[in-house]
This record gives sequence, structure tokens and C-alpha cells, in this order.
Amino acid sequence: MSKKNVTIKTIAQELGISISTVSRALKNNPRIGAETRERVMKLAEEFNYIPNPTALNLQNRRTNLLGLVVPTLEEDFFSHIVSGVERIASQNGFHLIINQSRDSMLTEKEIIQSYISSKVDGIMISVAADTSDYSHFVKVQNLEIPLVFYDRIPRNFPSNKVKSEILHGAVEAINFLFHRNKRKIALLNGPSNLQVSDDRLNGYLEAVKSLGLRTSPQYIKTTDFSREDTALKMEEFIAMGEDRPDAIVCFNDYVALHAIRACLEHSVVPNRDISFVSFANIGICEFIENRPAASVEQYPVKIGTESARLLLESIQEGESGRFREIRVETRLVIHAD
Amino acid sequence: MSKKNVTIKTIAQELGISISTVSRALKNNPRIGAETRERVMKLAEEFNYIPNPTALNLQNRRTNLLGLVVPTLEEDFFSHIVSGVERIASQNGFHLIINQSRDSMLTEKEIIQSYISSKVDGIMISVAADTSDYSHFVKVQNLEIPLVFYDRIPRNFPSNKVKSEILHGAVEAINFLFHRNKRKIALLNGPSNLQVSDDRLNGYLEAVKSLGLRTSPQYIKTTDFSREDTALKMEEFIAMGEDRPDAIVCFNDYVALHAIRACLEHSVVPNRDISFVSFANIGICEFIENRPAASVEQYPVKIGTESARLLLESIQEGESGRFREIRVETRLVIHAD
DNA sequence: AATTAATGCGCAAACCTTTGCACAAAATTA
DNA sequence: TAATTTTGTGCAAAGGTTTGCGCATTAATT
Repeated sequence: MSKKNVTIKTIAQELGISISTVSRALKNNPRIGAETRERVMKLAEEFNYIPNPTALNLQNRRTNLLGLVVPTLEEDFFSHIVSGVERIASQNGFHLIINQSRDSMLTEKEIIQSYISSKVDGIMISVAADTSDYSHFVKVQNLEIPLVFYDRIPRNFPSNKVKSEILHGAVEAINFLFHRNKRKIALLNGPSNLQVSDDRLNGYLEAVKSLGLRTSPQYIKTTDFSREDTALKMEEFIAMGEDRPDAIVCFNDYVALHAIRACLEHSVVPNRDISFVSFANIGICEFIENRPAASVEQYPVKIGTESARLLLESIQEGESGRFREIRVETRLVIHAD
Repeated sequence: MSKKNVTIKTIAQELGISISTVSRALKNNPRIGAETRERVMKLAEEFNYIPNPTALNLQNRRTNLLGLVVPTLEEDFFSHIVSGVERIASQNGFHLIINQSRDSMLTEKEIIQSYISSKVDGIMISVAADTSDYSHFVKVQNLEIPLVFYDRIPRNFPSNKVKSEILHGAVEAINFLFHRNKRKIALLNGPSNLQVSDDRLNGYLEAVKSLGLRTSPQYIKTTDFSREDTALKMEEFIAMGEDRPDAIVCFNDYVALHAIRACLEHSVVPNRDISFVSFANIGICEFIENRPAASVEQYPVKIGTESARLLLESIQEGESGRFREIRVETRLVIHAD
């Protein structure tokens, strides 16, 4: 049935015609006679002919490959993004190749270099936490390889971007707290080198200001996401006595869960003594007793689909130079009543 | 700096030498004079020359691509497997392309076909829940494309396989229940068309038998994983009166969580009236109050790394025909005391 | 009947690289 | 000095496909 390596040459020889005729016949080129076309088609079917994609790639100078760099696959948020990207990529006949930077700039650079070498048709990336130097991104742009940043976006770097309406989410979250009579609202943010932290901070400041609440540098802390560091910062909050915050906006649900646990260990009742709101809205919260009172849903799958769509557009338009920036909606999901 | 499309031809023309000389110079072929080599190297550097991978692939008839089919990326278990695969693939210079079957055999077949067309060097797959016909796998094997099944493995299909020691885990879990004086142990399994369900069932039967416990068909139910179906089956268990099980082994943590919630809604106290154990041991359980008393950790990242390693071996050996089967350890993690 | 148009097909270049073989010039040996 | 080896380079094929151009043959037009 299926011979080892069937090429158009095989078919041409078998039929005693030239390979160009075979090629055209297979593509329904009108210049080929009906009878010849028939014979070619039939034999191709019979031999189970598959055009060699590598040869095609060589021809059209495209690989049909999309590169996706993700800090980690072991976090719900990112793997959901990947899911969205995969859907759009495969719908459009692209293959998706995935790599984890594991939050290392060095690894990130290596991945980007390998994508360049492989001549991928486009790249999507959420930058590593420690990425400080953008030379690898400049290189990509110089080579005119379409590039989309999603979620974790480098500061002051012109490019295509897809990001959450974090600021809006932050404002909504704080309004929620305000309406529950919380007035001493603090922020437990992520590392300050992440732009996504900036957004939360800005949203916090904006909301606090517009609501006429008072804040102070003591009310704004950052955590490196670890359980230990988060607990440490919570202890500082708890120890503030009179000024102790009555609500805390956390970087994400995991931070909130760690913070809540720290409360429990210090006999502070979460969502009574101190209310918690956070970002990401991981589905599993549904089963958790001591969870944040509300969480900002970020629709990660949509972040993925939008990124992929933007990249595909960019590829189609041949990098016209105009960068686009897409904001994915957020919505406050209320857990406790 | 970096010209548009630098090939060895560009360099050859610039230097007024032939492309073959350039090619050899770049590869330190001893037949090329030192001076010529120098000049070539220098210009290649200057022009930022990158060998075209597609042309190379065309030459060596390899693509450096590994295909990975996963039922979904939106489940922790699978995204952790992907993480493991990614690590090994990139360590070995392979690109990993990923697709979700979304538990549809049709989609699965399309993916496999696209992998064949793309001439990937190897394929890893966890089959869709509704996959009943294996013709697409036969096709892959006929084309001598190395193939590894992981986790969800088709029944009676000779191939490379990587699976969890589910049976061992099941036995361990039931022993755990036995030592806590549970004697009426039931099984809330996954759909019976999944082999991973078979394994749980066999482990259950084996353990129950060796412990001299009694069971009955009523003690063995299956769920389609949905909240509704799981709640329904739990209600049946709860309604059994005298015979109501005092412990239930659940297919995975999500099933257990749904089951536990059903208990709560019927004033049955989980892990007192009915104990729960399950599989997967998702990390988030740490934060959950009403969780299974114990869960069988399956080390999904390791399932991924082992699958990738096995596939790479298979590729190296050129599909010698001998299939290997790898078992990944499991370990019962106890949550409640 | 003679010119033009349409039809059917093949040649060869292009995409980029590697590599066996051949050829010339230089260096070595007899 | 003549014959042989070494050294440095180029030609061309191979890997698989597409496509512009050209060459026949046949059909249509005047």
C-alpha cells in the first residue's frame, strides 16, 4: 500500500511523464489534460502520496510554525493561555511549538535563538520574571519575525501586546471592598520588576484616590510568591495594630491563599477581620473554604486566543510596522456573600 | 548588520568563491585552506549567517519535531506532563509541537494526520476518551514513525507505553482505608472505556480480595467526571442505608471533591461518615478543608519526562521493533490524620 | 490554405545545503 | 627533471516541490 518514500518523482517515473506535469496535475492546473490528471490523481491516491512539507517550506520560505514561550506550564493561568493559543493555531493550520523559560532570562534567550534558527513564522512570549535586557527581542524584530507579548509585557518596548484589563479589575475589586465598608485597604503585590505588578499598583492607587481612602507606603508590600515571603509580609500587616488593614488586594489567588493561611495561624479571621480579594480566579477556589471573598477573572484562554489571532494577523500583513495592543476584559467574581 | 536573507550563496558571491567552499569552510573541513576559512568565517559572522534549517531538514530527512497529543491542557495533570516532556525535548534539541484532542477521536485523527504530513520525528499521545478505532495508530506504525502512548493507553495495542503504577496506588489507598477500620469500601471510577479506569478497578478488586473485604456490583460505580453525574452516583451511595459504604476510592481528586460536596449537601460528614481517597494529588488540596483523606500522587512531570526519553530512544534506535513499557511510581500522600 | 489561438506537456531554475568526484596547482619524492 | 602526492577549490547531484518559459501538436479563425 503505502510505499516508503513516495514523491512526485516516483509518480512521474511510474507514469512516464515529467515531474512538473505531476505537480500541476495534483494542483488541478488547467493546462493539464483531463486524462493525464486522472491518471496522476489515481496513482497518487494509490501510492498514498503526501507532499513533503519540508520541501514546501523551502519553497515558500514559511515553516507553518508558531513559537510560544511561557514562563511555566505548571501554573493553571499559563496552561490555560496555551490552550487558547493551541485552538487558534490549529484552526489556522499552524503548528504550535512550546517552550518554558522557567523564569530565566538566559533560557528565554536560548529559546528565542532556537526559534530564529528554526525560522518560525511568529513568536508569542510572556517574559521571564528576571528579564531585564531586551536585545533578543530587538533581534527578532530586526529579522522582521512577527512578535506578540502577552500578559507579562516588557516596559517601554514597542510591539504587539495582549494584556488583561488589570487596572480595571483592580478598581472593581477595591470598589467591592469599599461597598463592604472596608476603608483600610492594602496591597500585597508581586515583584516590582513585573509590569503586571505595576498595573495592579496603578489600579490600587487610582481606586484608593478616587474613593478618598488613605493609604501609605506601609500598605503596599510585595511578595516573591513563596509561601514564606507571603507569610512574612502578612505578619507585618497583622502586627500594625491600630493601622492594621481591614482588606488586602493580593497579586493572585495563590498569594491570597497563602496570606489567608497566615491569618489563620495568627487567629485573624479572613474575610471578617481582614477581607481578601485577588486576581486570576482559579476554578478550584470553588472547593476552598477560606478563599478570597472575590477574585478578578482574567479569562486566560481568551488571552491565548487573542494573542494567537493578533500574531496571525501580523504574519498575514507582513509586519507592516504598526503595532497593536489588545486588552482582554476582566470581571470580578464574588465568592463570599 | 543582519541582512535580509543571508545564505552561503551570499557569502560565496561576496568572496568570489564557490558555495561548496563556503559550506566546507563553515564546517571546518580540513581540505579548505586556513586563509579561506578565515575569510569565510569572518564574513559569516559579519553577515549574521544562520544555516537554513529547512534546507537541512530536507537533506537529512529529519524535522527535529516531536508531536504531543494531549486530551486537554486545561487540567493540571496533563499540563504537568507537558512540562516534563518539554524539558526533555528541549534538552535534546527537539522542538515540541502540541495539540489538544479535546477528547474527540475525530480531532485526534486529524492531529495524527497532520503530524504525518509534517513528518514529525516521533509522536506521544494520550488517547481521547472516545477513541475506539486504532487505524490512525496503525498508520503511524506502518510509516515507522516512533510512537509512545502515555497515561491513557489503548487496550491490546502493541506499542511503547508509559503508565502510572495505578494498580499499586489503588492497593495502597485501600490498605490505608483498611487500617483506619473501613470495611465497606466502594469505588467511584471513571468511564469504563478508559484503560486507566480498568487499572483502578483491578487494583480495587485485588486489594478488596486480599483483605477479605466484601464488595458488590453496587459498590462499583462510574462517573463521566461531571459535577452532576458525580453527585448522582454519590446520592445512590448515600441512599444505600445499612450497606452504605464507609469509604470511597475516587477516580481523581476532582471527582472526590465533587463527591465530598455531594456529601455535605446531604449532611454526611466526609472522612468521618464516609472516607475518601483518590488519585492525582493536585497540589491545591493543601488549601482545601474538605478534601480526600489521602491521594495517590502520580508524578505527572515524571510521566512526561519518561515518555520523552522513551520516544527519543525509539528515534535513535530507528524503531527496532521492540516495544518498551515503563511504569512510573505512585505514592499515597496522606492529607488528614 | 495559411495564419493564429489554444492545448498539453517538459526543461530548468529557484528555494538552501551537503558531499562525492574531479581538476588544477603546488609541494614532495624518486 | 619527471612522476607522485598533497592541498585547495569547483562542479554537479541530491533532497522535493513549484513555476515561468518554451516547444510542439491540434483546433479554430479568416
